[in-house]
Amino acid sequence: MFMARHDHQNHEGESLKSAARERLTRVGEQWTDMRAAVFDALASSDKPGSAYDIAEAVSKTQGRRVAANSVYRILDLFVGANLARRVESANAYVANAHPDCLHDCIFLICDTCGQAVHIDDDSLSGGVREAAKSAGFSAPRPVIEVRGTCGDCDTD
Amino acid sequence: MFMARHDHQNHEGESLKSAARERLTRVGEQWTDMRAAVFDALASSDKPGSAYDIAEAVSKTQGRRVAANSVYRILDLFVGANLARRVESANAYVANAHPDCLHDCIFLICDTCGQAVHIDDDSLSGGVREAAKSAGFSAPRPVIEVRGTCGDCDTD
DNA sequence: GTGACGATGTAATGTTGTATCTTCTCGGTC
DNA sequence: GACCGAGAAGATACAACATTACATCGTCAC
Repeated sequence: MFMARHDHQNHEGESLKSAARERLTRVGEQWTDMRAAVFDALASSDKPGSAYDIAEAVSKTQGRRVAANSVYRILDLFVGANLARRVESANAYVANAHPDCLHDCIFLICDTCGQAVHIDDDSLSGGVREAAKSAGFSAPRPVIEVRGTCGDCDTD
Repeated sequence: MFMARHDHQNHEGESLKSAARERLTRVGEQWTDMRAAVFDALASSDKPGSAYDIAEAVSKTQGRRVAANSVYRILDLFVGANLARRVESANAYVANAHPDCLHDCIFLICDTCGQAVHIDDDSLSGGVREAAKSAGFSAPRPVIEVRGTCGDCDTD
């Protein structure tokens, strides 16, 4: 398996939420109701959600209209704080299940059901970094995403 | 170095254009004026161009208004025929310098100047495919893109 | 109190991508 | 030459994604 190769705090549910809150406050940002709601929406699905999806979900739980604008602000903040990741090839976001450790990650996105699996493999991403360095690129942010069909959809 | 590890026809200028024309006709599509113009626009820069950029460029060279719509159709066709690649993280497209050989590729995109460098490394992309396979994903289309700073911009 | 600041709301706008229907063009056929 | 069918391109509208500018509100230091 290509799963995590070092110790992860791999949170879920309330544990993930409180880890997120701690991390955000540790980097000097506030954990507001709004941010909690956005995080909940994000974490409640393993499908990447667009900012507008999130806005709609939050609107529902909050019982009032929440603008995409606000959601974008919060998502950007989350990405900066490593609480969430942007899936470039889907224009969408997912919660990061272990906000406490920083490394490159690889997304597998099912084109059929939309599910996203997130794996970490520093040897692979390290190879990509190396290749970039050889070409004269520095301080790279690797974006490694694989579009395909997941096991569940494949057997159908 | 991490560059190409097998024989490439690495075209440029007119040579690339004619290779593109040949390839497109070989897969049973027509090489029209419009498509040629789009290809020119695409190939005339090493910066990824958005469909709207291309539309504007083509509008200029053709002396008439060309709709983004038409450009999208042609770009999709090009991507399908391996004449062009889509850069997911930039919502943009680049010409493929060697349309005749099919493999995964890795883009390095400079966040400062916008330049995109395209390298091929089947061992890296193969590793990514392997990782995907281990997670139960099949028939993957890897998207490997690195956002960073290129050598030129870095020394400034 | 009030002034500064951060978070959020509101509204408008810009950018990217699709859908649908019509028109054009070209090649084959009678 | 007139007709017909198919694929290419145009026109229009709209959906989805993203950013900007400015207003409001609450909280905390002073």
